[in-house]
Amino acid sequence: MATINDVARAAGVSPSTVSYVLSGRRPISAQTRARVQAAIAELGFHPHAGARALASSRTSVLALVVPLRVDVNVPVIMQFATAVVTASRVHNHDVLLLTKDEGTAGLERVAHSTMVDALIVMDVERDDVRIPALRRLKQPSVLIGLPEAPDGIVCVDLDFEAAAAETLRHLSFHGHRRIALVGPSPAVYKRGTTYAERFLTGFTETSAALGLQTLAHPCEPGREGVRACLADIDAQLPGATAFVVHNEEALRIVLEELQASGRRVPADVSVVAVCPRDVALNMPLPLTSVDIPAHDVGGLAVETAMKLLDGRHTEPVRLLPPTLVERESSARPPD
Amino acid sequence: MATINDVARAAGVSPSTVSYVLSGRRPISAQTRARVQAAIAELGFHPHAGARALASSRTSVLALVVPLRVDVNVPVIMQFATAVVTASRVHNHDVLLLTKDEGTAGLERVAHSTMVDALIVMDVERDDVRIPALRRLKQPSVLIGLPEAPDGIVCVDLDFEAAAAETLRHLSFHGHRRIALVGPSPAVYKRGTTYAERFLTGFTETSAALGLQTLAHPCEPGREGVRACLADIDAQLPGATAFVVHNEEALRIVLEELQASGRRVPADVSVVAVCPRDVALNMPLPLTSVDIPAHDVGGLAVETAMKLLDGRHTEPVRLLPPTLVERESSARPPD
DNA sequence: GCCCTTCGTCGAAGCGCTTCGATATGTCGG
DNA sequence: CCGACATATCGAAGCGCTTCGACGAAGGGC
Repeated sequence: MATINDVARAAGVSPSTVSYVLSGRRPISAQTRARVQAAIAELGFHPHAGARALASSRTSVLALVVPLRVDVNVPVIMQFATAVVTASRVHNHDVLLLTKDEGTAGLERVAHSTMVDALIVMDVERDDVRIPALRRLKQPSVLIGLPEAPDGIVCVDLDFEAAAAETLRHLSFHGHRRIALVGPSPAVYKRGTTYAERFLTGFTETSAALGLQTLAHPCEPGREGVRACLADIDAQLPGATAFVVHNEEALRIVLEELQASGRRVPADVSVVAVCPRDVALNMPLPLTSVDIPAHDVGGLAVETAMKLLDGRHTEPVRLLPPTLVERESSARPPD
Repeated sequence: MATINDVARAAGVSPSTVSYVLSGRRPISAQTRARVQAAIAELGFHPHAGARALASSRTSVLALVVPLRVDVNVPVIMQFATAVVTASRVHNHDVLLLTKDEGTAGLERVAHSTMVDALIVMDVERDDVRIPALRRLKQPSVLIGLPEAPDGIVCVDLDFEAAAAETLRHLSFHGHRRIALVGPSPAVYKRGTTYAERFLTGFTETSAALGLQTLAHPCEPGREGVRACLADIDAQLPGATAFVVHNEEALRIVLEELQASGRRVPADVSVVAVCPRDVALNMPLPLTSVDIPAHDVGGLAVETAMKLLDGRHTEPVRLLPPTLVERESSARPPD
């Protein structure tokens, strides 16, 4: 492998000049730069990452912590991950993949051994034990999600409260007054992933503000769970004309069960989903939905990490505004 | 951050002794080792990864290249990825996540800049352009999949040919003679991911060997695709008593469509799926299935990479034997 | 009792890069 | 024509670790 010295020799300059050509931190004349670049290309020189990290104390690597749980939402997680990798590459960074099951120890390991410049942490819970640990690290971190007390750790996420509001406004605008929410499974609420609560808060508050009659109900996974949930809704909010589904796993089954009970979508009931765009499009009927923009959130997380790394100002919490796209599953309620 | 010198001073030894305690490459007396370890713990010393990589030319990092395509099989990919991370940690390695869309350039970048010790590449195609590039790298690599000409690059995968054989043997044993294969979408065959072909080969050969009447048919995604596929099968192999489904995406719809056409599973027709265990279990009916052991394959890939790294012998191609688990979707054909 | 090992430890030389002065060469105003 | 100043480049120190050779101290065979 060629070293910076080989390049310097080949170009007839000193190693430091090569370094400055590479980093652009000092002015280099056009001719010199050209010679150096020619030598780099000819020798196929790639700077040694370790040496660079040692000398500069920057690694050009970001840590990404993903949940290991296989139970739910895997495609969304994958979307986040690929978005983070893609965005990192744009900034000339690579991504070190960690799993949540290593917990605090994993974060400390990669941070203390200076393997990464910053950390991006997914699936943060309300009182996530990793938060105090992150705060102690010398590297900055960005959370995807919104814990109770981020206290100085920057968070990015979709604005789920606004998403709920947007959904209800859409349905209300079309004339719906009785609206049910098929929420995530109780396990999600219990785990303390706050997006569920935030959506619920937005749902409840906007419902009150708009004077709607609504019911929110969590939904266990599987067909049985969905049946039970819908039965409860039918009992407690009979004649609901719209269903908001914030539960990807249940989505397809909800549609099937509505159909099975003789309700046509959207003629008899409207359905609005909260899910990634492609999920909404791959249903039997293209669903009106609020997108979960994993790609944008992942990109924003990286962007934010980069800002922190070069000391630029960043808002402590950044919630992306939701986008509701009207498709074929929502319409006016029947008269 | 404490350095090895700080530890050495605290323990009253030389830095090299600390290093040897850490690496175990030279004998160290029990007392000295204890003192050093105490100092390490007290100072919270973590060796600087860059410095270590520079001095030892080993990084303790593996590259993992995942496909970026969101179209299909995302959960399986995620399973591979987490398996690779988990297995890597067991061997004290970390994982650098690359996406396939960076292509050959990405591999060369991380390899030439000495960011990784070895590479694990998923989603390899029949004539994958990355293979010649990998061969040129000084780091070893392991492919998950089986290209046409691995030529010296080690491959690991499930033995899909054997999986097909196993499936047909199971059905044949229970008395089925007319068996249809609902295969992956034509796009998968076209892309040249060879697992589809390998399964098909096994299916065809075993069918001949057992004297079965079979039909293999690819299946386009979506309900329409499945309907078309089943219609073709009904036309070309009427009275099939068993369906082998090697298409995760189509699986649920196949079951629904069979039911819609009045065929009960398993009373009227048997269904055997080729898919991850959890998918088979999460269907309306627990399916008899051949597991796609993403976890094992990922683990084996890492294991193999480790072998290559310390120069141990490795078979050039390692195909895991399939496991068929009989559940509730297969039975004897109706009389 | 001497030589040869083996064991446990040290010292120093690098690994390949970045970065901080310092130096050399112009450039310009007065 | 000189000092002040910007511009382009160099040299050397050092980032924190590993590893090789060396060396004193024990232990063993003869």
